[in-house]
Amino acid sequence: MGGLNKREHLIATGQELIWSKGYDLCSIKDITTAAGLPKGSFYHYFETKEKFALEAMNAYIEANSEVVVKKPTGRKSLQELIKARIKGVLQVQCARECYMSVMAHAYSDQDEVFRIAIVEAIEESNTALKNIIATIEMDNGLPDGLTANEMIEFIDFSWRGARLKSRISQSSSPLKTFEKILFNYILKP
Amino acid sequence: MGGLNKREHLIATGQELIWSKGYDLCSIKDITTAAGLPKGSFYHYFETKEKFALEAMNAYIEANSEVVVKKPTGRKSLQELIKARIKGVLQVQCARECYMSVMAHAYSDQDEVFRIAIVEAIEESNTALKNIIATIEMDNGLPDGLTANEMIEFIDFSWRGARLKSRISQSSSPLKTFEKILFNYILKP
DNA sequence: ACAATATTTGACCGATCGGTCAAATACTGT
DNA sequence: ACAGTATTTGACCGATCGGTCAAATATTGT
Repeated sequence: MGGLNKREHLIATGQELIWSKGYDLCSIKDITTAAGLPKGSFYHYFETKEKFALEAMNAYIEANSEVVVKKPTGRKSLQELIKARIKGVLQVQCARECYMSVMAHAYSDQDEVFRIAIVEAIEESNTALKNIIATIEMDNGLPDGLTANEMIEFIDFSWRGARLKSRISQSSSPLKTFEKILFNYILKP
Repeated sequence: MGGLNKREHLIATGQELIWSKGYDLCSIKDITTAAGLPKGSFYHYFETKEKFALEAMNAYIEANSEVVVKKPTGRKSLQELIKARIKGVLQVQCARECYMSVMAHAYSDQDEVFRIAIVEAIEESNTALKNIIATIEMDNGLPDGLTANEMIEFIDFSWRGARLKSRISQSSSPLKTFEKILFNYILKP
């Protein structure tokens, strides 16, 4: 196993571990042990835990970016996106939140590098959503007086909140309610 | 200063500290130092950090329960409630999330006592909101086909998500968008 | 006054944290 | 074969964590 492979392996392992346990509760030892490597190796490939976590976050976004292959109506596309998201959460028994929410809670104060990296990652992770909303806007499918940016912002934070509530209550109910309200009461039919 | 005062003082100090720094990044030493007491005192009044945190959370809810004094239309009441919430967040420069969101992120796995305590605290913290939604429902102010429970659930997780986004992006924009969409596009006018 | 009880305190405990580093090992060019 | 470089490794570092505890002090009942 070459050096690059070990690096990537650490990223993949750490990504998963930080996502499931949280940044603070996930130690370097946790990551290297899970990766089957000695602790010392970690610091050969990465300078600090923080830099590692930010790199892992960006790698996560790249690997999990939502793609919309087909081109039905924008509205239909959004419905598929949300359905796919809910399905993904159900597959892990609602036991996780958005990756960026996890990272956001690791940020406590001061560290602007960390904070801005998360904000930019959130933007990046909304790429597919942005494209879909743009087509809905062109179809005049947005509610009157509501901008595309507001719609995107709303779906973003509302979905994150739904996942948080879903995790702590161990229930998919918030996700379903989110879907129902978005498509039946906010977006034009 | 008698024993009860010290206990209450530790609760008040720890409450504030856990809220601002997060459960994991807030140590017993942090709390006792901020309270002007030696570390040993903490364990005279509380068994464990976890039990302390749950007690502090419940004390927080009691102290910060929203009251709706006047009795205008239910809708007006809700608008006042949300406006007051937003005002509160602006007063701390969007630097904090909901107390229960902070606690929810301290829960990582397994510990059902911790988890259930948080879920119950969320329910408890929604008391004022529940009462208001009930009056709106009586006024036929809820959207057709949407139950009061769904409305409450939605406002709960959506507001939490808005605060999370507001904190990490250091902007009140999500709060405003939440307010706009709730009152202009979901609730009947 | 004296004993019994409750409270106060900081040194101390083992565990764990992020991070360092020198020595060992593997790889490369010549 | 040999030198030089890159990689690998786990013992080790100081700091900090939640929690313990015995001794000191304050309070109370009689």
